[in-house]
Amino acid sequence: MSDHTKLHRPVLNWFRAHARVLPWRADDRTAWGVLVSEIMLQQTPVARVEPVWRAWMQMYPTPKELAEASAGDVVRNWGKLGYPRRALRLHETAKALVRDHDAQVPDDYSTLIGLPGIGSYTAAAVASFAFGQRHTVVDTNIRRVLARAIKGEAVPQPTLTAAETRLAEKLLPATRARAAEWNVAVMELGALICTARSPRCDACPIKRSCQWQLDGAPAPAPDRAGRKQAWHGTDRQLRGAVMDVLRAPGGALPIDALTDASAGALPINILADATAGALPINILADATAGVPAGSARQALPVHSPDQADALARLRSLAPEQSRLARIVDGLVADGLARVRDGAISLPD
DNA sequence: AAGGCGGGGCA
DNA sequence: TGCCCAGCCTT
Repeated sequence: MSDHTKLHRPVLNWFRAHARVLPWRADDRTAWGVLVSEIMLQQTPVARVEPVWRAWMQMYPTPKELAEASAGDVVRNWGKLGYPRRALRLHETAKALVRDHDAQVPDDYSTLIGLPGIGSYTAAAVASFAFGQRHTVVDTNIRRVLARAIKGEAVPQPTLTAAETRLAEKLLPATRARAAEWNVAVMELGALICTARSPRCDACPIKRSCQWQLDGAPAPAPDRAGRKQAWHGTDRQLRGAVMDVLRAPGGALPIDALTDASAGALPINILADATAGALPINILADATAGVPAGSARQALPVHSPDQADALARLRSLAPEQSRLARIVDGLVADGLARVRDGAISLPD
């Protein structure tokens, strides 16, 4: 077995010379700031996270401020970072911290991983980056670096395997401080040098010992498991478009927007379909509670021209009312939207 | 183990 | 256009 500890010094020296300056790595960083950054960075590039993170640190400098915010404001302030359920889970985590942890970010992995939206990666990352502990951190960058440098594979396995975690554990330096710096250093190497496409191997501090290089940098096997879900025309695209409408100032979606206006359809049509089992019924039950059938339209809010444009865009994405209704029902089930007074809006 | 979940930038 | 990005959660 080769001595992998030889990788430590060149990678750490490279990191000290070339690391990006990022606010959540500053000496005056807080554990809360690190936690917020880790949630935002899940499947999201640094460049898009940084401005939103700065705004959040102004609005929510500690868990207390976020815990006291409304879910609707939290989702709105998440902006277009994507995966807005992350915002709701972070909100829930902030409330849990205030309620159960003296409004502090816990420093132990087992407590962290019990919080909403915090999985094995994020728990280890917070323990390592915020508290300097020795934990095995395995993210997409580290997986790729180890796949190439140690295993000689151009691309890591599609899903994280137990063997990969064991390998990362074996490579972790023995001391706390060194382990924590190693984690962020390997991640940075993967982000700046050992990138997924067009890696900059000539600038790599471990090129000489990289197994992938020694093997002649073979291309990945053409197999490339399971084809990815397309974007255009998908439910995800429509969900995002609905959320974009709801995030707008005063954004709301009248229930009858889910019907085809040109056909003069009324909400009652949705109800009829819903009772026939053709549609999700959650939003419909809420929407009609306290709104007698036949009088629903008077309670509907007036839409602005912007809203009209947004609604037209939604209809162009989903001409079928049943599909839009199903999407909205999913948003409500996830807590990202509420139905009140005959309209769909962000939660309270 | 697999699939759903956003959005934008880049080759 | 397809791939990628400091993953998590549910089934």
